[in-house]
Amino acid sequence: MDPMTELEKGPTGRRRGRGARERILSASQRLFREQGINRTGMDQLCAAAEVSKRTAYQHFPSKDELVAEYLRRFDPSVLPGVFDRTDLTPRERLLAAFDIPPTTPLCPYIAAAVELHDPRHPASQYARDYKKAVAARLADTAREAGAADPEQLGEQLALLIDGAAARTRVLDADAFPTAAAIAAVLIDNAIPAAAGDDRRREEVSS
Amino acid sequence: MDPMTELEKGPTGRRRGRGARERILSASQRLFREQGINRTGMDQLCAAAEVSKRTAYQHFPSKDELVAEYLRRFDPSVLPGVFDRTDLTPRERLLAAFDIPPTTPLCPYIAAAVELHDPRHPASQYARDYKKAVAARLADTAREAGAADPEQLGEQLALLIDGAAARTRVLDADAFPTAAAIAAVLIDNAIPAAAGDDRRREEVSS
DNA sequence: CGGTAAGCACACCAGGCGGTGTACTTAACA
DNA sequence: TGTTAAGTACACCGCCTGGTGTGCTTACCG
Repeated sequence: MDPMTELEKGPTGRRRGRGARERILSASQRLFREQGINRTGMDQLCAAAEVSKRTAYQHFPSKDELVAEYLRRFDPSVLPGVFDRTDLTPRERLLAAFDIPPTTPLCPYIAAAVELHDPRHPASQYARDYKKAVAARLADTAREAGAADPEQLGEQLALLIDGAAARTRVLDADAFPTAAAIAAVLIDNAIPAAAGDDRRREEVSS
Repeated sequence: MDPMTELEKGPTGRRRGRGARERILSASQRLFREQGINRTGMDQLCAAAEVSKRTAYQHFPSKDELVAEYLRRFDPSVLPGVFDRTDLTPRERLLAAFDIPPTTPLCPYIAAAVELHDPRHPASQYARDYKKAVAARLADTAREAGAADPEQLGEQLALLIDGAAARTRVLDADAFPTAAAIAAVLIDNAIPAAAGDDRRREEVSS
């Protein structure tokens, strides 16, 4: 469900205390998603993390930096459990990216980019990096699936995911099925030989 | 450029004063787009509108209601200058929806939905209405173009627009060309008997 | 054991926020 | 002209925000 809930110990690795940093970031993840970044005050966040405010500001120099770190932690696990599914063909893996449980509120990067509203915000850079990483992973998989122009297909599929996320948020109704339908069309159009059911099944042991 | 800058006089139509309401809404449009809703205070807004704060609160009971009105004003002119272009074929009109000048920051409805973060906010309803209206207009045009399933195509194209808007915002780079390329594929796939004067696709996407 | 760093409780700050009260001036129109 | 509503100027409010200062307790580990 939640990608990365508790990894990465402390800044240095010593860990003497009781792990306040983890609780802070964990609470950030929950509250920022539920309420948004701007609507979550540091007081509330510290209370939820069961951490004194002073401790929070000893771990993070400012809220902006905390937000940046909150976004940065997603990076290593780009769409976890989708690209690593070896039981699926590349084509199925591309489509699996659209099988998103309706509980997911909104891509936190889109939310952050809109809420922070400043492209130079430290967190905005991480948002761009993540978006590019997703597109790159999709492109890799597209290449694996034999797409004619994998980069283009990856970018297109990434756009579909973002569109579905945004539209789901505004309309308060799941838009991912629509996006998946478009994706299927694009994938079939981009893969020259095979269409419909993927017939080329190359066992790429990785 | 700006859809609807000055229409709709006053609440009742008497208009005795010097038109503070228009200035307030005009300033809202500019500031909310430039800075976002939450980051624009009423003090700043009133200063920009050259209106006393007291007057603002005599026209709008609260900031929330002002935001709602700010969004509501877009409604009558759904994507102006696109659907009314009689010089274009229906298919060209569908594609023209993706010819958006790069200055446009972000669909204000997506921004509002994210910033307000409450589906029950008075403005959120207008956002949903607008999104549905756009999809409906696209569906109409799709039907005109002879699409097999106009509603589906309309919804798909609307999703593409939202995806391009969101992605443009996050990546700080124009994503509409990519969306237009997808749109062309979808349109050609949806119109059964080879869409009239359509030629081979040659769009360049990043 | 004792040193050291992590964490805590709490009071406090300046500043911005949305919103109001009050007393005043101006413009429109009959 | 006088009435009336629209607009103004400005001080003010309580509240919440991000962020600190200070002094204390606790846990780890050599």
